[in-house]
Amino acid sequence: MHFKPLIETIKARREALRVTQEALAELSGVGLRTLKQFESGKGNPTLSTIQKLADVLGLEITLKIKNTTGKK
Amino acid sequence: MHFKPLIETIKARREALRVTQEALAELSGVGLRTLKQFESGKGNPTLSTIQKLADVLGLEITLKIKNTTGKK
DNA sequence: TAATAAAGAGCCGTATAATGCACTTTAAAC
DNA sequence: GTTTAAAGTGCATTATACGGCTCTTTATTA
Repeated sequence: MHFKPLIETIKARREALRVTQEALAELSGVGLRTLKQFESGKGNPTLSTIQKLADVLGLEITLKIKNTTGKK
Repeated sequence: MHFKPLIETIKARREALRVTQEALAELSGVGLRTLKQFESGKGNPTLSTIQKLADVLGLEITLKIKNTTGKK
């Protein structure tokens, strides 16, 4: 299972803020190795990992009702 | 770390659809034990677990920019 | 009260996420 | 080309999520 949209949102946000993986890892308390894996699309992170990253990046995780009208 | 909003969204959505934990577990491919733990606020689910549940419930995981204006 | 259904919890083996460390690759600056 | 910073990867260890099984708790309904 892969999570491209999520990953790309995080990565794009980090880059927009001009933060390195190393800095984000430190700020968020997530291990650098874990962040690297996540951003390179490997693995299956836990919610707390995502949450920590999102927090520092000023993002929040939400669940919205999927629009099924005319979905593929 | 706890994830009340996420949990409650999932739970509320499941109940709105009148699906039991058992049925949702089957439909989503998530173990019943895992779902029970998640809904009762224990543990730290992986992204794939959340994704599977969200899929079946017609929800999608998104990251939105937090509104910091006048935040607590 | 008894029966039933749904949810919660303990035990526990297996799979894998999280992490550190060292090394490699990429890309930009000079 | 060389230097340097950032990103990606292999390996190994530890922590923990996943999931089945069983039992308990909590409604609900007859």
